[in-house]
Amino acid sequence: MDPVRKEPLPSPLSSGANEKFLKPYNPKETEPRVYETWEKSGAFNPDNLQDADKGPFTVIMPPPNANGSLHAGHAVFVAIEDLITRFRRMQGYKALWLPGADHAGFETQVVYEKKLEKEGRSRFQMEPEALRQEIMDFTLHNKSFMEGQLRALGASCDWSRETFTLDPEIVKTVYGTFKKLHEDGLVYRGKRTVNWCPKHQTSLSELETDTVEEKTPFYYFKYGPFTIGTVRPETKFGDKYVVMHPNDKRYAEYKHGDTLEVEWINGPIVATVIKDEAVDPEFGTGVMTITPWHSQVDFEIAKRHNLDAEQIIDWRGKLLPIAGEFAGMKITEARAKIVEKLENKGLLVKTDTEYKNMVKRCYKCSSMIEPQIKDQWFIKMKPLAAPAIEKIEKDEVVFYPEHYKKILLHWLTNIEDWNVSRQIVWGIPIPAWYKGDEIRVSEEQPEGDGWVKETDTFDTWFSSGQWPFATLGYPDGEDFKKFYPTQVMETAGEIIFFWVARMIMLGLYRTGQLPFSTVYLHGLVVAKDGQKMSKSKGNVISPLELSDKYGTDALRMGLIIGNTPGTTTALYEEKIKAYKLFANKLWNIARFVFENAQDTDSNAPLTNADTVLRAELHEIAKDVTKDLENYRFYIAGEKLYHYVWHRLADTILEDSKKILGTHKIPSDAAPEVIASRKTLLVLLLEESLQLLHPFMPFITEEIWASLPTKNADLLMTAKWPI
RNA sequence: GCGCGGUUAGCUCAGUUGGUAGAGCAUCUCAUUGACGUUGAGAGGGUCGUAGGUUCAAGUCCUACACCGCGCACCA
Repeated sequence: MDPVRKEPLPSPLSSGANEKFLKPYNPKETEPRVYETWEKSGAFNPDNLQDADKGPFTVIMPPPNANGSLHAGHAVFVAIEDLITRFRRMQGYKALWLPGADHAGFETQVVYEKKLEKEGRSRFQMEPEALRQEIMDFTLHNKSFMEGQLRALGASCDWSRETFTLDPEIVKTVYGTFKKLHEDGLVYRGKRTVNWCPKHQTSLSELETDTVEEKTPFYYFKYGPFTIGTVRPETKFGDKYVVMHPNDKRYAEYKHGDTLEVEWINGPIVATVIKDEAVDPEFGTGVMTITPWHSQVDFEIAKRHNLDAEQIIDWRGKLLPIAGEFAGMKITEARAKIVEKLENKGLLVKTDTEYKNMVKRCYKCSSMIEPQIKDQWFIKMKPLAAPAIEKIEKDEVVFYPEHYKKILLHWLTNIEDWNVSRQIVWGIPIPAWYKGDEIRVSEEQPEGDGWVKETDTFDTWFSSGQWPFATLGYPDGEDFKKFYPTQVMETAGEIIFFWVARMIMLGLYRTGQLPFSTVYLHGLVVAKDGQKMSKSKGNVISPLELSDKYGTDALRMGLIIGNTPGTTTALYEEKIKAYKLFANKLWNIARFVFENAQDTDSNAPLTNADTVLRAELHEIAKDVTKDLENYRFYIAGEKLYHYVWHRLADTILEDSKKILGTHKIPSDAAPEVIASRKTLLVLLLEESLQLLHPFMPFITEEIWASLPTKNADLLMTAKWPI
């Protein structure tokens, strides 16, 4: 009834160091204090782990984007990677968990543009250097904020090695890789069809576009003697090539290269017949006109036959003067008017309103992607993918869950060249210079006058893809020699192509070695109803709020248990609340043990019965160790939860009351039985704390500090029981 | 179209190599102020998506289908 206990119960603990156990566990008070103790101990840095005799164990943290608060996905990776790190550290490895922060080029620029928009400003009215500086300030501010949040989540990473993706050493490594790629002929600059976002004014990689099925009217127009089909009448102004399959008998009378005058949108034009196998005779009428500037397929056809390409739509998505009376109109607005005009001219044959096609949209703003021809820097991917495919096929890098191997191999096998140019200021500048037709790849301005510097920056994943070796100081750094290749890459399944694939390829290319031997991919964190968390749906759960409310240990336990690799996992308050009760349980187990066994003689021999109980936990410890080594965290956590609550507390502690006696029931056990039981209780608590530490680091460390006998000052660096 | 994952208790999910279904939360009953800002003992609740097959034995392996989610690729 009364939530506040007025007077503490009389207890042997009411004086002395363990008075804290009279009150419920208070994560808010405990966590910052414990974290500070850890950090001051220096044990986050593997160089200080003197007793570690098992060699290095390296985990490189996926650097969070320094453009906002940590979200649920970050909390998952902290829970898992910190668990791995703490487990390996206790096992005696020189455990290194290397933290970082990502400038997150396009992502951050988008976030910042939204901020500018709210302030009534626009990046297009700003000097690039000023904009860059503003975003830098913004990012660095967020970076330190984010570091505080990682600490709050208990991350035992080595802050002395923290790296930012724009650190000079990283940029140097990135330039080194680009230069090598260039020298090896794997980089080219060329006019290609790019995915242009008219809102963000930059090109995007294939991975940065979403392809969605949409119902778009499919129009049939008279084009001279032909009927052509199109979903994009607004691109058709310059269409002067009419293309059909060479074997299509219906059009056998028209020869490749024939010209004919046709009446078109803004008057008559001269059309040229092109025969190309890219045309599917079964589709539509089997005849189409092409717009090479605004379609990849059309561009390929144009290239094969050496045809002209003309820009129809400008970089902002408006029609150019070639559109005549429609010039300056947005394409969405122009489309209906053009169809109307063609209809009035009697050129509209029919409209299929049920037609569905795949439309590419910007993954950030959902704007319609406008294919445009642009000079961009590309990396040839086939030669980089081949060695990666070989290593993956040989299982030299293994995946949890396994099926990602197949998914990744499929993607690598069908890989396309990678456009690494971005028309944004926030990123690592591409080190290139131009003078007329001359191109130089170099950080410094080449000798002589008239060189113009490239203004594009790299796709952020080009630098992130080099993260494992760049952060370790490739090629000469001590850390690189000691900690590379790393052991585990743990990250979100979502970014397997964006990041994991590129780390494997670039790591192999630059260092000749796989950057890691194990990839563990966690799934998306969703709301309880399975919906993706999003601001617009209002169902976003902040991990830091949950941590604040229920304690970080409860949050972490809730993120580990029931979370199998690769599958989406639901995060909701009740779940975390349940693990807060578990923390409470553990706290009270400690209180019971301290009240009753504080005066334990650690040399007291165990009775047979107690030896069996000790062996039982040891068996569980073996089992849990095996689970952790095999990345079955979810099941290891559950086993420990079950043991501690339902075995240790419900059975062993309850039985101990009869042996030790309570204020109600006097003990009738022999003194050696009592002594044995006291020793046992401390031993079981001690081992439980060790096993639980990687899952619930704060509360276990806090209880450990009060253990009457223990094998190390800090639980964090105590020996793993197996 | 091709591929991947999922479908198990009211909800969220486990279920390692095939051996008579599990956890947490929720519900119900009883007990308890105790180590417990509560907890304990217990109960109810599932024909493991559907239909076949392999096997002495299938939630688990095979085939097909359905539904949900995702990825990849498309042609105007």
